[in-house]
Amino acid sequence: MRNDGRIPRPTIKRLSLYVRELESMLSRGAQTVSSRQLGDVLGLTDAQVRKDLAHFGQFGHPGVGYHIGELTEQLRRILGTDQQWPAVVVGAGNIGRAVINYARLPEKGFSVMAVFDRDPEVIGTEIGGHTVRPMSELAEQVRANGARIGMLAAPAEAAQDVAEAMIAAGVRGILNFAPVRLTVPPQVAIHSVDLTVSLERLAFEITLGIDQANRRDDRIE
Amino acid sequence: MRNDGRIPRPTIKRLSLYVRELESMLSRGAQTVSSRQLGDVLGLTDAQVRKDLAHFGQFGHPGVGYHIGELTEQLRRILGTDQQWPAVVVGAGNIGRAVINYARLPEKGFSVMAVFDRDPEVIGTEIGGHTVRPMSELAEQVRANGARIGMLAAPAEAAQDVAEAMIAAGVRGILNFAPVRLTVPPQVAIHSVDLTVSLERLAFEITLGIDQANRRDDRIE
DNA sequence: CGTTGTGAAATGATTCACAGCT
DNA sequence: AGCTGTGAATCATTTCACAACG
Repeated sequence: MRNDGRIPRPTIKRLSLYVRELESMLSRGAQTVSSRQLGDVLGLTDAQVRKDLAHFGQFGHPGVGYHIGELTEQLRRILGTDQQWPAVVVGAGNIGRAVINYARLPEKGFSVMAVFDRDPEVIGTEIGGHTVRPMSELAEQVRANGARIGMLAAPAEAAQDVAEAMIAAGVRGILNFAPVRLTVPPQVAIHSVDLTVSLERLAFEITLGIDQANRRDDRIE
Repeated sequence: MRNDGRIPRPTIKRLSLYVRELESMLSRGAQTVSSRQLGDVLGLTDAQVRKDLAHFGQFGHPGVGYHIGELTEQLRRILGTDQQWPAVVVGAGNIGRAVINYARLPEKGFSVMAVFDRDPEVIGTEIGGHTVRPMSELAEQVRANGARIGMLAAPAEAAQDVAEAMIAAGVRGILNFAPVRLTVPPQVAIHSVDLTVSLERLAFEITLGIDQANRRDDRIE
């Protein structure tokens, strides 16, 4: 990987979109793709696609384009999703259950190793093949499974405490579904999925008339 | 609203984060907040907070800061979430059920009016107070309820068809949970929530060591 | 005082445009 | 011919820095 320093944040955001699209092309039997073609379907310019990919190495073949299989493999290696990422889930409510049952996760490199909840009524029940455990077993399970990712599906009030427990247990990154801002040390990565934030942006863009709000690429994510 | 033309996209993205934080401050009894304080908790500079808000009017009081109640109200009006947004949900699987049962939605201005699924086994069952309807009733229900938003929780293979059905029925914006890129006309707003994309970004940032990947503001969303 | 609102400067990202490879 | 990789130019966003205000 020729990583000459700074990778622009927007490039990082697009990386998994490339992989998703390439996989879809691959499954449709395509062999090669040009930066132009890939850009067209993702709403990006060809130059942008080339710049993005060039941050990580020289994967293209002048006159030909990119070999899809090869590029996908490289990008997966760069993203780290060629390895398996064991994860724990805290919160066995609606969102937690949806996440646990999300079948596509393992094939993308993420595997739920254990599920936790605070509620004694829920502890001991089965969800998607996992017995829900009490929070007291979190640290032990994170260690035993080498989990680096925690998915936080607890209610907003508990979210900060859960985050701290996850971090203390050794989790390195948190996918946060609770609609609150978490305060975490800088070595811990955080991404939040907040349904109401997404809906509010959508509502605003509908109000705006979209025309100006829509630059093609962030309609995608 | 003094909307002198172009509102930068990053500003739009931050708008609902401001509202969320202001509401939390309000509920803790605070009266006023300075751009500095608000920026600190959100990981933004004070100048950025002021620039963002200044796009929409002059809400601040020099020497004092912003009156939280007043500012929240203004921002909600700007986002359009002072009104109610009727919505329909297509797909009564794990994600659909989680969305439908998400209690906080109505208080944020979004109300699920009807739920649809393709599967005859599921049609007719009750979820969160809604009887699941067949897709054939989509257009009629969208019209009857004045739904402008559609939440798309169908499987990937069906997503493009569902999106087209929603749009034909009159939906103006789609919140897409399916892990595919949707092709829609430019008047339709789209936001996607893709679990695997979020996890891949998280994995990449953990691999990177975060240090460089983390600029404070997008840890939040 | 402390804090806003805002031009001007600095930084960051995208697009242009083309040399060079196949 | 077709396409990549990349410096240079453009465009967008953020930060600086300060006058004006309560």
